[in-house]
Amino acid sequence: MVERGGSGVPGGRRKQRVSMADVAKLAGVSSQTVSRVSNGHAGVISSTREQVLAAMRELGYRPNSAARALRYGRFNTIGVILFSLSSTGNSRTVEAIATQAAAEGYAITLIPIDVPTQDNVLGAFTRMGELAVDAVIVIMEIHLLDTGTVQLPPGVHVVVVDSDAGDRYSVVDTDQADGARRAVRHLLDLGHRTVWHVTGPETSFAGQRRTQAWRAVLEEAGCPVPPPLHGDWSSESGYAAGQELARLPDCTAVFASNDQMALGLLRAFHELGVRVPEDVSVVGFDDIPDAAFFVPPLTTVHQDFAEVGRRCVKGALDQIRARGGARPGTDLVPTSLVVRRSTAPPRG
Amino acid sequence: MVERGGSGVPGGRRKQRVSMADVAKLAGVSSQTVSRVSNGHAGVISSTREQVLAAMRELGYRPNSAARALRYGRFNTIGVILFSLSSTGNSRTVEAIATQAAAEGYAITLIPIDVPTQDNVLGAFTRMGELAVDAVIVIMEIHLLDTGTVQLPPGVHVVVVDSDAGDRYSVVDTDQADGARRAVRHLLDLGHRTVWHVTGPETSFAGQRRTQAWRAVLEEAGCPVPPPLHGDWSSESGYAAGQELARLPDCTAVFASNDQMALGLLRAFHELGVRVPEDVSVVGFDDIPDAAFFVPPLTTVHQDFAEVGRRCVKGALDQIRARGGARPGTDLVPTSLVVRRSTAPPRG
DNA sequence: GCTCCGCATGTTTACGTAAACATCTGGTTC
DNA sequence: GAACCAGATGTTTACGTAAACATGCGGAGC
Repeated sequence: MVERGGSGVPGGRRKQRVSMADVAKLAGVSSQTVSRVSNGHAGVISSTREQVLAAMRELGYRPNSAARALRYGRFNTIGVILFSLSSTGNSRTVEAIATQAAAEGYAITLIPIDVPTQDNVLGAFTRMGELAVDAVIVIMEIHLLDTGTVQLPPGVHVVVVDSDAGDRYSVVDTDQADGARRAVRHLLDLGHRTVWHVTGPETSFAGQRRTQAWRAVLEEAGCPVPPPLHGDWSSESGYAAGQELARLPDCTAVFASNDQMALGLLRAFHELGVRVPEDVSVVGFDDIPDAAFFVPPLTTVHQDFAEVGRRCVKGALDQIRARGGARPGTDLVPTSLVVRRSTAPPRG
Repeated sequence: MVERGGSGVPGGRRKQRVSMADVAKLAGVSSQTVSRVSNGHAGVISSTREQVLAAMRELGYRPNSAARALRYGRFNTIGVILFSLSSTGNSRTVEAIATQAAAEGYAITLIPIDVPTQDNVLGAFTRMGELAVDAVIVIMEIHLLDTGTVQLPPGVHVVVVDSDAGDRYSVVDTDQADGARRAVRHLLDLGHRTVWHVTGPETSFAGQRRTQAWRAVLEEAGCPVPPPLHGDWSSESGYAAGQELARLPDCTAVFASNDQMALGLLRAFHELGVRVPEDVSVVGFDDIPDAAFFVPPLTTVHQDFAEVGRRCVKGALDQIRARGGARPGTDLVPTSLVVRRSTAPPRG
């Protein structure tokens, strides 16, 4: 373990990290040759290449990505700004984004915003501008972008998920209205006279869209539009809504704006002796993996989060490659209805 | 829109990005002064500062983080390697990591591995070495690190979650054994003669630990140890296990290795007319948000994912700051038992 | 045998930032 | 009033990489 002077190889603390120059010295070549080997360029004779590779191994050389990024002007990284990973939708979208990005040779940097105050959002956007990121995907449950009060820094490539800002940014989203229409129509087709509704939080763009579509379908069909019950995505709020709905004898069908609230509904109905689907039919939204194992298995609207993630990355890469500014426009991913056992024709 | 020669400000495509030199030129100062302003250093007279700030605004200057990282030798970024975000535990841990890291001025880079083959894992680790990352947190459900077949590159600061590699790496984890003990003891304390068990996948370190602890508690208490039923974390596998268990008249208590499998159990029992908790008590593990809204609300072991995330970041930052190698050791986060309505004393 | 060509390798330079050092100004002290 | 000092600003340099250009060597063609 004794180390004697000279240019001694690591072990000691001569240097924090091995650079090309170190490898070059050990291999007895120039650092440019090391660069060529490192990048797999042609034009290096095999004996030299072997020597360099051996030196790399011995020193444990790994390229410095900061220097590379500085050189190339690109980081091969996409930033993802979001409020929360705890919702199923967000985490699955992020996962799909990460997977797709990895396939394209890009990494993902997460920029979480714990409390969505305007200051925090602005702060995150500012920091983001300084981050090692070639483009940004914004997953915004809350429509701050839409109002124009929050602006993304110019010159940053941006794709927005779940927002109304299609006129100014490139937007990718599940086709919320389409999904809600499928849910409501399914219930009407079964013969229900109308469909009650548990909303998502008012701040949610997706929730608003679903509620709008619910109302539109009922109006189109000439059905009465019952007052919506307000939820906040949580099972708990669904449970509360269920306790109210259980008291209404003419409520035979409910469309919950997500599966978790539907779960709350199911529990409230179960506790109060309201049978699903015999007395009341329930439809959710999202198709979370557990939905098939609720009691009873939940009929719900399937969202293709993976596809949303893929299109986000594609949009971001298109912008990076085209080097153009953001090309506004909205890219909607279709949904499908998964019919399970929580829906049936009304009695009588 | 006509642009005439000279150093014309953006709009055209003279330059991809604004640098300090551009700002310096416009403000009529040296780039070093711009640097001082940018970093909030003292020793810049306020009139000069104003001039520089104005120039920054006009040009939309944003510091180049690659250059900064190259200069400082740090990226202010922590990498997170994981297999999947879809499990509640992982996504909540990641969220906690991201939040804590943000509070410390660090960003998070996700490195997903879709299929956990050894090649892919090795590839990810190799790529990681080249990534713009100061430390890495590995969230490994599968114990590849433990076997020694997969090695992390030396010289990288690493914190491992959910693994047995405490002798070689710095490990942070929920105290799985402690949680499982609480669950089983709770059931025994209620008067059950023994406790059946639905395991997680064999590849999961956490699952193994829970199963070991389950067996140990039964043996300590002198209870018979029924054969465990094998699950894979999914509601579906829990459902299958439930169908078997429902046929066993002497099964009065079940400990499922996670909440989703417990959900499957509940559904199977419900369908087959086995009442919970009157006929059979069920305990889960994780305390996912929905657990309180299962039918009946699930007694389960609460994991403090947020604390795990915090300790991971702390461990990573300690290593970065100390510049020492990985300091092996295991940091266990305690659990707590949340008693709800799925458990009760046995009948008779 | 000399020139020319092509290939392997070396040298120079720029990417954007910021520490370290250098300079310049105006005011203060004896 | 000369020397000095402090504070504001400018200049040089290095971080690690890789493109662009330069060199040098051996073989083919005449």
